[in-house]
Amino acid sequence: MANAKAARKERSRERILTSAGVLLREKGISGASVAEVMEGAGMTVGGFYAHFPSKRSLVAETLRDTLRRSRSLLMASAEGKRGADWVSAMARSYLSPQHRDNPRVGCPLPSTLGEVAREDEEVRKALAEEMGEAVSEVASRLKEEGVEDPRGEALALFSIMVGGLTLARALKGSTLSDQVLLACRRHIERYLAGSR
Amino acid sequence: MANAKAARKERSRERILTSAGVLLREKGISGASVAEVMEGAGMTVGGFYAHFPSKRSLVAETLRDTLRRSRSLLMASAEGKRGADWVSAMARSYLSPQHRDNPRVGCPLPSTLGEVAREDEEVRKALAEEMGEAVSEVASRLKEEGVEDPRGEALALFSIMVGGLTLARALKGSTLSDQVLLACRRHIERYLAGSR
DNA sequence: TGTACATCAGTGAACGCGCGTTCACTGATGTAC
DNA sequence: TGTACATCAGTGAACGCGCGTTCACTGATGTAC
Repeated sequence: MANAKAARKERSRERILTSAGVLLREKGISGASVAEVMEGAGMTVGGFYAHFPSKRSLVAETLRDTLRRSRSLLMASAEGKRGADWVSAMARSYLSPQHRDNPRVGCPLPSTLGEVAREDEEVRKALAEEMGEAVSEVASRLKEEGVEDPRGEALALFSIMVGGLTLARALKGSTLSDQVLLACRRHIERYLAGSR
Repeated sequence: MANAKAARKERSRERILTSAGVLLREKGISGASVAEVMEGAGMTVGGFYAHFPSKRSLVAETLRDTLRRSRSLLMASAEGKRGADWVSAMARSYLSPQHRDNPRVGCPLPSTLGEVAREDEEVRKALAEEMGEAVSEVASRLKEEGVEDPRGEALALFSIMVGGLTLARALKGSTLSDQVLLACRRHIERYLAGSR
């Protein structure tokens, strides 16, 4: 088969992306080195450049990949619900202590967003596009509730979610950490109750 | 005078903190190197360790210093106002395009919060303490409005502000950037209107 | 089917570079008599 | 008041280290006849 070699390569590429996804969320962009990513994928450094032209390119693709995956996990957590109930379940899941305590399987933004602002267009474009998708998803549920400017409110909700989780992680060890998560969940709950 | 030497040293220390404050907000924790900080203070690398035992210690102190300074600038922007008006003016100032476009003179959190979560106790303690102060400041204004759980709501407001500004910076170049700022300002406005 | 050659994913050592930190030193300031 | 000595902020070169990237090579897979 002419495909065996290509399929093998494709599997290697996926192992690299998976490893990068974990390290990016655990250590941020500057903390996830190419060598460690490759080690996590069961390979040595040099092989990296058969798959990606540069670290920057890996970061862009990994950001895209982890955003998509964590988005669909988040959607799954609100499955079966509609309108405000859906939004509420989704936000509760995002702002949970489990999400705070397990960065490696969650949303990549709390770990990387500050650094993304300093990255070049390739990386920032990946964020903007995936963010657009997520906003549409939430806005459509807010529209069901007859919210005015659903896209705007979706953006505000993402800001609370990302800001709250990032703060909660940075405040781990302080009593403020749990309080931030709870406060953000309640704030969203009250907002949704008011829009019904 | 026995003080001349000590006063000179104190002035050097302040130049280091000022330089570190700019670089930390511009390039994040890992991007602000000791050598560049010292260059910005008009000195050479080696002299650093007469003022701070380690970079980690500089980061903790700089975070504390910039949080205090940007907090008092933020308070100044709402001077003369009371209750919800004060909170509204403060949030509008934080979520302004000017603040988004001038990281070096603003709040250090959008640039560093993701990294702070990975720093040791010294740094995280500085954040927790200064955060506690800021929360009290905002909570007292919300209390004037008869808001229930003013500290919780203050934490939620900070989450929106930090999350929104960090997103807006990472999305610079996309139409979403301005939209995030506007959406967060409106969300807070509506929230405050509802609490009156 | 078997053999000779081509391809290319992945290895592992090396590249130049910037990092945080150390250290022998200098020279202005301060102290003791 | 003047002189000899002590202090110590700041210099600048060097340390070991990890970074992203390059490159000559290897060996399994695929192609041609």
